[in-house]
Amino acid sequence: MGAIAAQAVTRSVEDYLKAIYRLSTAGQPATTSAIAGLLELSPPSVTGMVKRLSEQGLLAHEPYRGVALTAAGRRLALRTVRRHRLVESYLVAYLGYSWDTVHDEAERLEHAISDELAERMAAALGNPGVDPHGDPIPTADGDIAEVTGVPLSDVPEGVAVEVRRVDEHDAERLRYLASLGLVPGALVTVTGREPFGGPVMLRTPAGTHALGPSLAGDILCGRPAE
Amino acid sequence: MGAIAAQAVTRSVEDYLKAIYRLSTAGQPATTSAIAGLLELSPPSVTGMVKRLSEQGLLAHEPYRGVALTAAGRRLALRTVRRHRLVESYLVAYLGYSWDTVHDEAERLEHAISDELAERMAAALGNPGVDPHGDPIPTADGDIAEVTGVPLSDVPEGVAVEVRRVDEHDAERLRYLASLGLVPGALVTVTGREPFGGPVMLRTPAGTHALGPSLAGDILCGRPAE
DNA sequence: ATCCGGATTTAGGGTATCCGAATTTTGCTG
DNA sequence: CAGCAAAATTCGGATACCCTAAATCCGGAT
Ligand SMILES: [Mn+2]
Ligand SMILES: [Mn+2]
Ligand SMILES: [Mn+2]
Ligand SMILES: [Mn+2]
Repeated sequence: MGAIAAQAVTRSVEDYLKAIYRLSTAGQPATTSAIAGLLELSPPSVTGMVKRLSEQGLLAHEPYRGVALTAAGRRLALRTVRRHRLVESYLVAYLGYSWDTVHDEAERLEHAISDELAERMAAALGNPGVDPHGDPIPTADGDIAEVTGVPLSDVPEGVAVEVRRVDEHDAERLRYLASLGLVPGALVTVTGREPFGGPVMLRTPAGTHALGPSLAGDILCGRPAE
Repeated sequence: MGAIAAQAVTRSVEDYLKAIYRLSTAGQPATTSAIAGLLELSPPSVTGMVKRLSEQGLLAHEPYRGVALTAAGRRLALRTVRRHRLVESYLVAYLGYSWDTVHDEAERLEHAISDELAERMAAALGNPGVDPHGDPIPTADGDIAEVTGVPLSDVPEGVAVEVRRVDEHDAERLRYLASLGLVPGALVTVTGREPFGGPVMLRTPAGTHALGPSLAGDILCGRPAE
């Protein structure tokens, strides 16, 4: 109550809310500089927008400390996340996109599609639970599944695990990972590790490979389904 | 040459160019107030934008007279028109939209899709020549077919003609026309006319109907294909 | 307790887009 | 050709975002 006008939620606003959601979900504090880093904006721009969004009741801002989404902010963030992941899924399923090229397209379309279109795409896809990168798709009601698992960098040797989610947006890295067979659903076994920041040795359906530790940290694995 | 920065063509700019293209194509002068009317903006806003677009070389502006697209402006306008009509066609063909509901969605998506996505949609559709309303879809090179034909309001009595294009965006009117069977490709015969602004009497596959003269003017007809 | 460096915010500006009110121009019209 | 009304433009102002430079704050280290 109180809040009269839902007014225009602009593209900028949606991207800010999504970035803050992402940071919070990753367990990181949503600081001014973290948000600025994600959105590639200057810190003063973020301070200004944060102030506006707080006044609109979408954020709780503790000056000099950081921000958190309010319930209303979280709802809007999840709406945008849902659209983003549905668009990615649709483009891969029906329009010949691959997982390394969908992100930029979705980054724009997430702000342009109507609820109607989002739900039609979801229906065409059979209401998928995850997107091409293994990220869970929030429901239209704003529920979202937890992502659980262990980073490939921490998976014990000799255990066959399944790739659950690849937390990476860079197209080149995604193509590289796909070339190693490291895509959601694939089975992987860590066969060894080199010390001092060395690579993870692993076996996938695509063969045996050595993977740098930072990329390995972006790959979340879990027990193979059934 | 000369023009260095193509810079960001914003949504507003694309909509202005499209409106001016529409007026010019319809043979109407692209005056300040006509543009303002189409875009639902105030005349001073249009004057300001027209000035900016002229400086960018997209329009030729004769103060107090009107504007015309330059070659560059026309190219951008046709690009947006292509996207609009491809989006409409795609949504109808693949996502269960009907011709009365696609316009608003396309009005936003036309600004958000990449060239890549536009061409993938075109390919999925088999590179269609017209959209669901019978409007010709410009090619990626910026060629566009002429629309020829006679308004249903001027079709002589007793001649079977084919509906070519329905120049109408209002959802209710489009649903009404569809209910009378007046959609692109349908065969129609004018069976009579009432004078003094009275209706056109006509026969379609959906039966016999009386149609108001203003709607009849929005329906372009031609000789049935072979 | 004080200092310092990094993070954050404030100050001051800039662009794009829109508006209403006031003014100017134009194309009649008598 | 003076007078007028409609159309177009100019003027002044607002909002949303974004930036750089200059304070200011904060938490840890002396
Ligand atoms: Mn985005
Ligand atoms: Mn994704
Ligand atoms: Mn538009
Ligand atoms: Mn159309």
